[in-house]
Amino acid sequence: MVEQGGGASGAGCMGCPLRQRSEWCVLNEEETRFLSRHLKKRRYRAGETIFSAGEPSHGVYCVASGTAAIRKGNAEGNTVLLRLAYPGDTLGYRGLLLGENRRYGAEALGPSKVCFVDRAVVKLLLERNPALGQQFLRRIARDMDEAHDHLVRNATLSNRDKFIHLLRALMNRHGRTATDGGHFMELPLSRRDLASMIGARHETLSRIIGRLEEDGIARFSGRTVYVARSHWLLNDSRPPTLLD
Amino acid sequence: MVEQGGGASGAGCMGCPLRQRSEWCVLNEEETRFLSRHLKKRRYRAGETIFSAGEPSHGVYCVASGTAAIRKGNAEGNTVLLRLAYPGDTLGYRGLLLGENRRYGAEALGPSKVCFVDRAVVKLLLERNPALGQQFLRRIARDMDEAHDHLVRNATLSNRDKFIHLLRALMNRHGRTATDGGHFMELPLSRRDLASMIGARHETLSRIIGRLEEDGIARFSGRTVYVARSHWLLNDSRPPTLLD
DNA sequence: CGGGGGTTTGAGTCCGTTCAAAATACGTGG
DNA sequence: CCACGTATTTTGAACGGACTCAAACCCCCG
Repeated sequence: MVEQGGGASGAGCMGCPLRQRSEWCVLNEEETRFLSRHLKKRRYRAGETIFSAGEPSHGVYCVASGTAAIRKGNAEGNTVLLRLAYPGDTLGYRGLLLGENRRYGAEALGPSKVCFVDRAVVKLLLERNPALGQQFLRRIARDMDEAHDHLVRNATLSNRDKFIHLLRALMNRHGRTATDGGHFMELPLSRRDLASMIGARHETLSRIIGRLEEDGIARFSGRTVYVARSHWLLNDSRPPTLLD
Repeated sequence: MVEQGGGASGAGCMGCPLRQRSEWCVLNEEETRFLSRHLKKRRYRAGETIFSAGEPSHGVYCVASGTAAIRKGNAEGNTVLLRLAYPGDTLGYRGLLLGENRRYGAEALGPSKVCFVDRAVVKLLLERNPALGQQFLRRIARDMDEAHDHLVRNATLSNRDKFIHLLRALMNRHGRTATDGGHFMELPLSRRDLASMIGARHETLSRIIGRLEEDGIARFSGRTVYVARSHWLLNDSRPPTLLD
C-alpha cells in the first residue's frame, strides 16, 4: 500500500505517507491521482545510480524509501558527497527548472524506491496549481540556506569539528536513543564518503575517528557509532542541526 | 534618469537599464510603473550595511549601482564573505520567501544605490504575474548551483587554487584587457575579505600572493592586479567561471 | 582459500595556522 | 600640506594539522 506507483494497485501517491511531508502535499485529490498515474516507481539496489551528472534532465525524482546520496565532481575528477536525500525529498528539480543537464548525480545508498515524474507532468501540475511552484520555491530556499551554512562551516571549522557536526546531523536522522541515554546509529556511509563530505582524505578521517575514541567522545565499530549522553549536547553549537 | 526611485522624477524602473538583466524584466509596463512607485531607492556609502543577519525580512533589495558583499557568520563569531552582488541582482528574497529572519548580511563595498521593495509589493506582483515567480525560481536555482560548485571547490582545491579561481571570477567582473593582451583590475575587496572568501587567514593569503608574484603569475600593487596574457587561460579548469 | 575493496596505521613532508612585530597605506584634524 | 593615529598588509618563526605515499590489515564475497 505504501509502495506502488506506475501501475497495478490503486492507492498511488494518494496513500503515500510521504505526501504530507513532500512538496506535493499541496495537490488536491484529482491532481494527486494524475501524478499517481503518470509517475514511474522503481526499485534500486544498494549502490545503483539514479541519475548521473551530465545527462539531460527529463524529470524529477521523489524518494519513496531508502536513502540517496547526491554526488558532485569537479574538473579534476575529484568527487564530493554533497548531501543525503530521504523519503519525501524530491531530487533534480534544478536541472528541470533551468532546462540544463544534471550537474550532479544521485545514487541509492541502500535498497530504495524512487518515483520518477516526467518533465511534462511536472510542468502541467505547476501550471494547474501555482501553490506547487511556491512549495518548490520554499524548498529550494531552504536548500540554499543549508548550502550556505555548509560553506561557512567548511570555511571556519577544523576537519574534526566538521566531522562532529556531520555525526550529529547523521545521528538526527539515523540515530536511536539507547536505554542509558546515549545515542547510537548505523552509519549509512563508508568512511570514504564521510571523508568526502567534510572535504578531507579518508586517512585523515580515520585518524580523527581514532582521536574521538581516545578522547572518549564516541565509540566506532564498523559502521555502528555510539555517543555517550554526556557528550551529545555539548561540544558544538547549540541547535542539533539538520542535514546538509 | 538612470537613478531615481521613490519620488521626484518620472522614469523610475521603466528607464532602468538593469531591468533587462534582472528578475523584474518580465513585468509589463503597468506593473513596472507600480513597482517604480513603491520602491525606495537609497544611497549607501562605502562600508554601510544594507541589512544585517538576524533582523526580520521586510522586503527585497535590488542593487542599482555599485557592488554589495554578502556576509555570513557562524556561532563562534567568525565571518565569511559568501559572494558579491552587482547591479541587477536582487537580494534577500530567501528570508522573504520563508518568512524568516535574515540569515546573512549585506553591505555596500563602495558608493552604491540600492532599491528596497516592500514585502507587500513583492507579494502583490508575484500574485499578479506568475512569471515573476518563475524568474525567482530560475535565479535561486542558479544561485544553488553556484553554491554547490563553491562547496566542491572548497572541498577539493588548495587555498592557492581557490584564490586563483577567485581571481579569475573577479577578473570577469572587474577586469579590463590591457593593450598587450594581459588583464588588470582594481580589486573590490580587502585582502582580509579575499581571504575569508576562500576560507583562509589573511596572512596565508598574503603569502599566496607573494608566491603568485614569485611564480610570475600575477603582479599585485595595492588593490591593482595584473595578470599576463600567457597566464590567463591556463592553469585552471577550462570555463572562465562566474562569480560565487 | 584467494581475491578485492575498504580501513587503519606509519613516516615524512608540505601547507596553513598562530602569535608577534614591523611596515605600509589611509583618513582625519591641525 | 603635513603629522599623527589607526587599520590594513606584510613578514618571520615555530607549531600543528592535513596530505601523500606506502604498507599492513580486515572483512566480506566469490
